[in-house]
Amino acid sequence: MAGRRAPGQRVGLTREAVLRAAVVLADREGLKALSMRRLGAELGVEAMTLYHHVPNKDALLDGLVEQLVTPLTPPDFKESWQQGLRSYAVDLRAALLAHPNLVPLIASRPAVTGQNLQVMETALQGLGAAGLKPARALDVLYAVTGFVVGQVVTASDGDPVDHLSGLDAGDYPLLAEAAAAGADRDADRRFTFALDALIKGLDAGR
Amino acid sequence: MAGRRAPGQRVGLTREAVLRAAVVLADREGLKALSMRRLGAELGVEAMTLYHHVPNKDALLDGLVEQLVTPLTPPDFKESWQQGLRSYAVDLRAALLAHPNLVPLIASRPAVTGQNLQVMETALQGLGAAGLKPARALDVLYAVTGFVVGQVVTASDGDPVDHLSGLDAGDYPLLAEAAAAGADRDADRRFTFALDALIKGLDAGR
DNA sequence: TCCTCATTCTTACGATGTAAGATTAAGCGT
DNA sequence: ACGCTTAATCTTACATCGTAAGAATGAGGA
Repeated sequence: MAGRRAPGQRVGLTREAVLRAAVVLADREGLKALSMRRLGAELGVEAMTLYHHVPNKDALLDGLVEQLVTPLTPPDFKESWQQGLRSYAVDLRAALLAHPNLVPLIASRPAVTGQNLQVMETALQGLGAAGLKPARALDVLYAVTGFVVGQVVTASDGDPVDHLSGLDAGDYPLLAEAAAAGADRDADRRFTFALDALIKGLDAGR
Repeated sequence: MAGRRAPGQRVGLTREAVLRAAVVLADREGLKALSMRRLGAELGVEAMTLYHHVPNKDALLDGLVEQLVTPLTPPDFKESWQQGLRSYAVDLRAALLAHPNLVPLIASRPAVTGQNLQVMETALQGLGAAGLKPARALDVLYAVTGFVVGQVVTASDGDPVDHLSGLDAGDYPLLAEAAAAGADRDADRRFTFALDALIKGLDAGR
């Protein structure tokens, strides 16, 4: 990763490059492995060099959640606002699941990037066109966003059913039975089930 | 916090006492302030002493999420399963919001305590009595749990509307308008709105 | 009384985030 | 071609972190 260079030779670092390398490192070895020195080494550079592209480690982590949501693209509300919301939710979930090790970060840092605001703006536009008042449209959008984050966060520390599969059927009979009966339901199916319910409910509540 | 004692005098520490002190410290000064030395000092004890009651810091953090959900009490499904689910969700949210600084922890650690399993078992019982098949009941329960976690996580890094209030109405007109129009909606109202929608949707999809 | 053993403290090590400042080379105006 | 400025990089240093290893202390049972 670190081709040796003559001392004083520059490496052409960028905030973007640093963030990308951080994502790769965190994807590969987890958040605990993401130290400034380690990241520097990955880029063939001393730790302190990174501070020219990122003010401190917290800002680096902020940048990671930025990277996490950057691939998001404004949802399409042409068909119906339900379909629009649904694809927004599915896309968001896919973006988060693409980097499971980064997911815990969104629990402590807001993701307000230009990218993200643009996505929200488009969604509001779609919801507005469908007749929802602005404040209500924002409520709906927050509901879905929080929902997706929650599903991903609670499901990505290993499928929760895994934690249940080993427990005593004597102590928790229904839990054990439900876990056994639902073993075929994978995370995707479970998510879709809940998402469809939420959207249906939002629909009914007009 | 640390009354001086003669050397060799014991302090009567317990895993419980350590965890409680950790919760207090994290509540007061945040997770970054929660170091083993700092926590020891808070208890009038050296850092290494804590390792007799907790195997390592990760286990301490696991214990914190345990403390977070410990006050939860099995929900009452007598009236209807919708009411039962609703009170489960409201209680869970309240438990999480009671210690906002600890909330990020649940994003990286599962909360499978006896307490929690008992709550889930009771909930499954209530849902089962209402006619839901076990696997479906578990889906419903996960849907609500994940939903609550998501709402709390995305809302507790400051009300998201706060992040929006400062942005340029020229760049994101709908976002700005919605934020302004919905300024009165507080977090509670927003949560209840989304929760009711979800439950209604789960009902319809039964 | 003596022994055992859980509790507590001491010391030590490697790793971390980052402040301060030295060093280098790239890009510019002349 | 030359020197100046300035951004990129490295060096050194420090306080703090988690925790391994083991010594010291006192309580309780034999």
